[in-house]
Amino acid sequence: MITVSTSKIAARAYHHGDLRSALVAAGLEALKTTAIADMSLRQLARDVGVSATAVYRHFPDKQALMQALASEGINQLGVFQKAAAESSADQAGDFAATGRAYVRFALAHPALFRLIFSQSEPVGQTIFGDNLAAQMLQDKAARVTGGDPEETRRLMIQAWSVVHGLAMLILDRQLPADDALIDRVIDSATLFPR
Amino acid sequence: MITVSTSKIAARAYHHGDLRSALVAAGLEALKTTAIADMSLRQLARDVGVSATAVYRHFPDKQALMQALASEGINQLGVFQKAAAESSADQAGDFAATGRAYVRFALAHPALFRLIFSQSEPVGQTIFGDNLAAQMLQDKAARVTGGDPEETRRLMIQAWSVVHGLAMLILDRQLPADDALIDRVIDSATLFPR
DNA sequence: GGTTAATGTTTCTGCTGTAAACATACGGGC
DNA sequence: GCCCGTATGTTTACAGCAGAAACATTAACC
Repeated sequence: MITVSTSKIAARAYHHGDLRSALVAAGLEALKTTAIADMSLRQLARDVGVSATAVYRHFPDKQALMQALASEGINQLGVFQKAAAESSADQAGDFAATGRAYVRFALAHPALFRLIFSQSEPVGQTIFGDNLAAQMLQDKAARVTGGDPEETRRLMIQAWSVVHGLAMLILDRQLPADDALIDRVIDSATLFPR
Repeated sequence: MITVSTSKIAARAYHHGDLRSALVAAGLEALKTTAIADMSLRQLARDVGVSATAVYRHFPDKQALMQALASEGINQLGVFQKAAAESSADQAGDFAATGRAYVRFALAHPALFRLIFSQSEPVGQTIFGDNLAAQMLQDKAARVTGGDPEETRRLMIQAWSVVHGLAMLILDRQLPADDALIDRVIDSATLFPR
């Protein structure tokens, strides 16, 4: 059998081409159906068609790979929240809209959402850091409080706590995944005044 | 060498006596220094001085053992909250006190707290169920709203979400473990009116 | 006193993350 | 156009894990 191959195809046989990206893509895909605890480095390598230890050329360990997935997850969350805020009818209600988006994202991508918050070895940087989701929170809260920094910070933390707690309790099946319930809790005027 | 032994002592050598309780005790102890993901059935068996598979005489699988630990954790949480409410100065402020107790318990027993909420295969029963912590929430909320069931339910869920979100965000190092911060967020009159 | 059920132990399988040694292929300098 | 260093793979190996199966020991009851 003649298996001629251009150097490029031959390269693909041994050198993957862009293994790092492929692993991240495979990881995000796997997170759609797999809980964090069941995520396997070896399985991801199999999915991509590469040996298990090849992963270590691109990530120092499994944790680093998961961190990369979490980072991608934060981006997606921020983009989703921004879209929700921009398509909000009245400008006054877009703070609540970002909150609803937060919970909906969590429910739509449970494992990815959990991963974001189970990775944070770096203290208090992940969300309060330089990502879009954090900016959304900061901006909306500041507009509500009129800019008072102390009050803005309190509102940020309280609003974040409500949507995060609500999301986690629903994900952990302590509360039903009821859209009306979510809206009622988030829209309550005491927290998101307009 | 003469190793005389009463039948009772000899029994202890093979039959542990109360392995189930010992495993639960060892598990609670281990959770003080070990993350959930690092909890090992084999290690617990070693701690107790028994073979790994002996565990399966008392629990169908590892998950069942963890469930038993979680159940014990819920009890402890309820007791802790009740004590906090009872030692609250004014009766009006004891709703906030149970909220503070919730967060403090989470910070004091991180792994146990997480375990409580990572076990819930049974949908929505763990906290809304027949435990003390759930009763505390129900009772305090009802008193605040004057009994209106719809409004009580909304307040329960909102209050629970705030303290749960706050606890989780601090545990996940997204927020600093700052007592003043916790008090400020929980005492905010919009959520826990008096 | 002998049978039976409860509660242990040993042994085994297949999975995991990851370290070490080796193989292949790409890219730049002669 | 060859050659060699470096990036990126593979193979092999190891220790630890959950759990299944077969066997051992003890307690309890007739």
